[in-house]
Amino acid sequence: MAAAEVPVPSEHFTQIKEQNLKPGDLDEEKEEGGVQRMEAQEGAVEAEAAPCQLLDAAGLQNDQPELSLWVPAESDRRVLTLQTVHLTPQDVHLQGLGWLSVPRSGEFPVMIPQEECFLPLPSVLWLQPEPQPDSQHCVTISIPEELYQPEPLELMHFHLLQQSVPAAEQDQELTPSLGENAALTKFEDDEKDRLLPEAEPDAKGGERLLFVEVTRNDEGKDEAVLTISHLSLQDQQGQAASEQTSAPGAETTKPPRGVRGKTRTFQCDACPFTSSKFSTFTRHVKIHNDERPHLCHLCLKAFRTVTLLRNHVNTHTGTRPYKCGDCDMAFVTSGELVRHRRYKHTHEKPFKCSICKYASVEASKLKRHIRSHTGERPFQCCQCTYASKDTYKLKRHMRTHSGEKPYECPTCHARFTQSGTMKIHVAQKHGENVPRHECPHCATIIARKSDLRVHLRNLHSPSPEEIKCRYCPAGFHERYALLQHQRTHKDEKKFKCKQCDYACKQERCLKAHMRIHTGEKPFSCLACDKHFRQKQLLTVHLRKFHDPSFVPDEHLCLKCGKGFSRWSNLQRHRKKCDPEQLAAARKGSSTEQAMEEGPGWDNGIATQASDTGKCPGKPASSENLDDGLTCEMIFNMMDK
DNA sequence: TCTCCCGTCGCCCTCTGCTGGACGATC
DNA sequence: AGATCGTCCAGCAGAGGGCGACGGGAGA
Repeated sequence: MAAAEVPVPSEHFTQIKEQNLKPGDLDEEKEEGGVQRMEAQEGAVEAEAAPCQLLDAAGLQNDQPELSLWVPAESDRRVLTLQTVHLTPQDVHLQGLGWLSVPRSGEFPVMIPQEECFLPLPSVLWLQPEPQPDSQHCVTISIPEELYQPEPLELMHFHLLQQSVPAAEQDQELTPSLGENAALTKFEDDEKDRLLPEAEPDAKGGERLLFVEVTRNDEGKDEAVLTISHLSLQDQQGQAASEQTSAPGAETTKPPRGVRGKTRTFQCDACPFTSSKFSTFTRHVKIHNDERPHLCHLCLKAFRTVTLLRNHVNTHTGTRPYKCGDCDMAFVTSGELVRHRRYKHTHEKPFKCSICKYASVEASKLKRHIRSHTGERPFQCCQCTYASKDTYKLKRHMRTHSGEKPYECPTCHARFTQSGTMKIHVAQKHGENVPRHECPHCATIIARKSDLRVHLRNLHSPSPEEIKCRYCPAGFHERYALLQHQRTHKDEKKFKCKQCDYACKQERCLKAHMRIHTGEKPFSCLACDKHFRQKQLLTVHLRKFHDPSFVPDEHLCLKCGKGFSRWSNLQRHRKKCDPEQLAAARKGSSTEQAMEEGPGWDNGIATQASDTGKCPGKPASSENLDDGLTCEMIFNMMDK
C-alpha cells in the first residue's frame, strides 16, 4: 500500500496503545513502542494459533475501553491487532485519564475521524505503521449493520492477518495481502461481560469472532475494504481459562490469553462448521464465497481448488485411474473404487442398524434407514402436509402438485410420473414376455403381483366367521371356496313352471315364460299393431320393419365371398365350403366354439343376434321361447 | 500449501407395495 | 337395471442401492 496523507483529526476519542498495558502504565508503555513489545511476545505465539489469538485487554486493571494497534514483526507474517473503543458522550471524562488523546508518533496510531467516533465501529481506520512515519495507511472497514451493531462501550479486538508481508515492506503492507484476504477479528464476550456487567453472556458460552476479509478498494489506492462476518470461538477449556485470564497482574508476563495451553475451536458463522486448525478453517471459509480461480481450459467451468479442477478435467478426458479388478468399472478417486467394490463385490457393510438387521455400505444410508424406525420426516412439502424422509421422495412427491410426468412410453407416448410405473406399462402393454403371477391356491393368473396380493387377501384369506351359501345351508371360511361352491348351484334351474316342465335359472325368465300360459302380450307395435310377449322382441321388430336406416349385417364367407344375413347360416355354409378355416376359428375363439356347441345355436340367438346387429357373445340355453329365442338369449342380448 | 484418503451429501435409480378408479363379469 | 365383485391399471410412496461430487482431516 502506498503512503498516503493522513488527515489527522484534531480531536480523538480513541487512541492507540499496546496490548496488555495497564492504564497506569500508559505513558511508560507508549514510550516502549509496540514493535518491541510484540517481539517480546512472539515466542509465545504458536504458528497455527497466533493469527487468531487475541491480545486481550484482560490485563487492564480498570475497565477502561481502549483502541490499540499491535504490529508484531514476524519475518513472513504481519499481525495487526486492533482494539476499538466505542464511547458515548458521557465518556469524555476519559480524556482526562489520558485514554482519549491524539496518538503520538511511533505508537502505531489508529486514527478515527471524530464524526465517526460514535459508530459501533469506525468506518475508516487510519494506520500509521512504523518504521516510516511518513508512510501512513488507511483501512476502510465496511461493516454491515445486520452483522454487527455493538453496544456503546463494547470492547473489541481486531487481528488482521497479513501473511507473507515482510515487515520492511510497509508501503505494500496491505496490497500484497489482498490476495490472501483472510483476516480474523475477535470479540470476547468475557470482556464484554466485564465491561458491561449487565450484558447477557453468549448463549454458547464461548467467544465470538468476526471474520474479516480484506479486499482492495477500487476507489482508494491505499484503502482496503474489510468485510466482516460473525464467527464463534469456542473456548474448550471453558471456565478454567476464564479464571486464569481474570487474574490481574499476570498479563504482562503471560502470553495473550488463548495462545498457550489452550485448544481453540474455530466455528464458522455461516454454517455449523468448526475446526481446531486455523488453516482448515480458512480453507473452509472460502467455500462461502464465490471465488473459483481454477478454470477448466476445456469448458471454462471454474473451481475452487486444483483438486476439484483436476477431477473435473478427468471427466472430459475420461481419465479414471482407479480401475476395478473384478469388473470394467473405473473411477476418478480411490474412494469411489473402494465403495464400488463394497457394493458390488465384497459386500462389506460396516454400518449396522442396532434395531434391525439392516447394514449398509455407507453411513448416510444407515442414517436414512434409521428414519424408518424413528419416523422422522425432515423434508416438509410446502404445499401439503406430506413430509418425506429424504429429499428425493419429496422431489418425487412434488410432481403430484406440479402435474409433471417426465417419463414417456416410447411406443404409445403415454406419460408417467415415475419411471417404475412406465416400466410396468411398457412390459404389460408392449412387451413380449408379459409377466404373469399365478395364484398358488386357485391357479388364477394375474398380471401384477400387487393385484395377486389383493386376490389372495380377498379370496384366500381365512375368515374367522363362516360364510353361508346363498343357495344352501353350506358354510365356508374361505371366500374362494364359497364361490366355487355357489357355482355348483349355477346350472341349477331353480325356477320351475307350475304349469309345465319348464325350468330356468333366472326368475325374470320364468316371468316371461308364464306369459305363454296367460297369453299376455303387453308390448305392442304402434306402427303395425303387432303384439309381443317381450319388450326385446318388440324392439327387434321395430328396427327390422320400421327403421329406414336399418341395415342388416352381412356375414361373408372368407373362402368364397358369399354373403349371409344370418350368422348361423354362414356357419352352416362354412362347414361345407371351408372346414379348415372353421376349425381354426373354433380354436381361436371360445365364442365361436360356444356357438357351435351351444344347443339350438343355429336356430337360436345366433340368428336373432345377426339380424339385430348384436354380436352373440354367449351360448344359448335351451329355454326356447317364441320366435326361436330363449329367455336368457334375449336378456343376454339386451345386456350387450 | 498441497495431496491423499475418507466421510458425507445429493441425486437418480430400482424394487416393492398399497390405493383407488375403470371396466367387465356376474348375480 | 343396479349392485357386487374381480382384475386391470396408473398413481403414489417406502425402502434401499449405486455413484458423482464435495469438503474436511491429516500428513507430506
